[in-house]
Amino acid sequence: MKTEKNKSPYVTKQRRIILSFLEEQRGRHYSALEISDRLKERGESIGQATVYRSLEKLESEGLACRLYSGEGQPACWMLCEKDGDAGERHYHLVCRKCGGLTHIECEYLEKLAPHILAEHGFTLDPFCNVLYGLCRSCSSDE
Amino acid sequence: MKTEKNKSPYVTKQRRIILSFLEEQRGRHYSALEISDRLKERGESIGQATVYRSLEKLESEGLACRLYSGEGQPACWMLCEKDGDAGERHYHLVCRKCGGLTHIECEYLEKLAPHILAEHGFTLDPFCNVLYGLCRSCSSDE
DNA sequence: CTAAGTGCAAAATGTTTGCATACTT
DNA sequence: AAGTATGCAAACATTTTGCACTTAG
Repeated sequence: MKTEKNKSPYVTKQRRIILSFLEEQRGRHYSALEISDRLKERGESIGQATVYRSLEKLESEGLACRLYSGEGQPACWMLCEKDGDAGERHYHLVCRKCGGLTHIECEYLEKLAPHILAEHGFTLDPFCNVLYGLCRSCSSDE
Repeated sequence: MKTEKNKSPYVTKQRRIILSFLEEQRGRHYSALEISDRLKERGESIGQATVYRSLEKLESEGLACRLYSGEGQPACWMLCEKDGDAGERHYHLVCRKCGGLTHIECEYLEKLAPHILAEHGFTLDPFCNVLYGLCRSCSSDE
């Protein structure tokens, strides 16, 4: 259940570039377009389609994960931080108003995934969970 | 903080149609296109743009809420179930694989929103919160 | 009468796909 | 040599916008 379906991917230049970008930006999340722009800036342009395809591949290998930031906004990607279910998870709070994405870790939330699995039979994504609402500053100017 | 910005909306035929569709389907969620199709079937066609605009309006009035079902999939809409922050919330589990949307209520989750507000200064959407992962059946055939 | 809502068609956005070419193994 | 990955441009799906027209207050 660990490496069975990962038939060692081709190591292409584009894969290396994307992977090293994400590694360098560990802990941050970027949309496919942002990634492609950043790479272009540094003269390592990669075709749009390839960026999407590579990210998807990295996700299916369990190396990267995708954050659904809400309709309209593009999905964001980042490297997975820990492997398997063991490590701590982190959650993301997405502000419906400003679109801001905050990354939090706390012990209450640590128990969320085990609870959902035990009580509701649903396996939460190990790395990227998103909750929607309003961030502090947006909720004060409502 | 309750009715201040709701300047009693125009009651148009289209608004009435959409609202009564959602009322009739209380507890279920539909994408804008589904709503528009359903209405067309029963001879109450409404322009696409109007459906989107009305739903958005209902959301801003706090009558309907939008569920971000994940990239690719369209947003879904449903009538809010309770008013204000007082009532119980419910959460949605969205399966990354089959796209299924399960609706759960439980006491552990009841405490989630107060926790997030108190500890992280973030106000979760009162009605629609979505967690991503794999549902029971999809996680067993992984 | 005025402000707001409607419908259509056109644009915008993010993502995917087809296909010929190039690269990895 | 066989199997993948790439890049481009075209296709897609969902949502938004511009604008002339209608309707509610």
